[in-house]
Amino acid sequence: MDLSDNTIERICKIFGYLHALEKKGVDFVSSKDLAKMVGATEYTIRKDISFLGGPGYTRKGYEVRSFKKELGQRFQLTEKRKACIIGLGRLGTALLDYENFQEDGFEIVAGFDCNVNKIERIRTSIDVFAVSRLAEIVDARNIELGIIAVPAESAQEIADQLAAAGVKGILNFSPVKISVPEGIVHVDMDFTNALRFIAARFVMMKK
Amino acid sequence: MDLSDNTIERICKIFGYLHALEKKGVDFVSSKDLAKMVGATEYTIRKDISFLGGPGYTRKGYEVRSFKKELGQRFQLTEKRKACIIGLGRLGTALLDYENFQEDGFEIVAGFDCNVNKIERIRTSIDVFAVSRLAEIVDARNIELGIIAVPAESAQEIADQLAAAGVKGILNFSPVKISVPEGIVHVDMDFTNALRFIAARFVMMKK
DNA sequence: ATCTTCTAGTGAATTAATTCACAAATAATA
DNA sequence: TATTATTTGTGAATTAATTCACTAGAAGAT
Repeated sequence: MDLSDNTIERICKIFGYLHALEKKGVDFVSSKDLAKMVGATEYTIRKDISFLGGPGYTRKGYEVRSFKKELGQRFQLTEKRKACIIGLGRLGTALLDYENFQEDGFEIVAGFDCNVNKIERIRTSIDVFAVSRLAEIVDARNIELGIIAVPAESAQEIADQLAAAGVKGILNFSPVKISVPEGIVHVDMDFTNALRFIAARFVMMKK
Repeated sequence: MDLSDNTIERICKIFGYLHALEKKGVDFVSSKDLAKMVGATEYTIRKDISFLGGPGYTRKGYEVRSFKKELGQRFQLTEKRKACIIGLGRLGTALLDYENFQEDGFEIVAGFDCNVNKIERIRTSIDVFAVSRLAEIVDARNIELGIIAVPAESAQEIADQLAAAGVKGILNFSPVKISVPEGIVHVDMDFTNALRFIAARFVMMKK
């Protein structure tokens, strides 16, 4: 069965909520509650879950712990995945220490920047390197994910280097769309575009 | 005519590309080119544009300058929109100085944090205030957009305050989904979830 | 013990989104 | 000038996604 991107995204969100609910000590959650948290209808949530053959209990909902465990196994979200950040400007260094990555399933194991002087000044517990060593370190440390935080003009070049180095996924924070070879998953997170979307959306609402 | 969120999002991306193309001095762009840049098919792009009644030229495509201008007017993306950032930790301060916001249509006119000592230490050209002054400043400066960069536990509270203060849109960088009153547009940007999506997506691909 | 209420699961219906197919127009070419 | 190639615009067809409508089962209430 082939899940759509929308379904995968919702399931990832669900996983996040299950994680939070587990910490709060909640035992069961209904499709209605999940729907509210994910921003979808209960029908859609149940359909999504049905693709996975998830076990729900009549009049109780889904058991938080076992459901989370199952999702984790299915999508391999339990084992920590290693990531690196390229570009150690304001945003890049903020991401280096972004606790939420560590908190759930991801580990930043290296940072890169092309400015060698900058590398020596950065104060962080994470190892930082010159970009020239990207391929070497990605290989040595089994890094699966690359997070791009360089300026627009070098984003594509870094994406190419990451692809060549063998990462499986790229999260791109630069404000240009990057293209990657088939087989590598990537997501563009364009802040400015998000603001534009919000602005356009509320202009549309008035009409 | 009611545009779907997908259409609005693609159009916002198109606007961004038109902006870049204009700066490069390109005169015309085809639906095929736009499709590649946006990550959609040329059919979808033309359909999107057809909702706007955009004027395309046979065998040339769309005229970059006039098309951008029209989109800008339609969605009011030309006038600078004022935004503020709440939460001046690593991410928040990085966003304060994120040039790309200023670069195209958005202006960060205030920062807020609840830690008053921190406020005094921050070095930036943008005015920073205690969160207690949020409503006052939003009103005084005509701020339309709020960017949430506080930790998960206070995100909803800040969202409520922003809504009460009268912002029209919220961009939420905290890793929880916030809920806002009807009539306010909001987008959640959850970094961890983006990484999860990438991870889940490439697990799915193998099958 | 029985009834009511709630919730999952799912095939069918509906709605939405995308893609196709092709006419019309026009630049480029021969 | 005639021909060819390219590109928009759009109704129709297709495909995808969501919602509905209903069954079954179990918890809780009476």
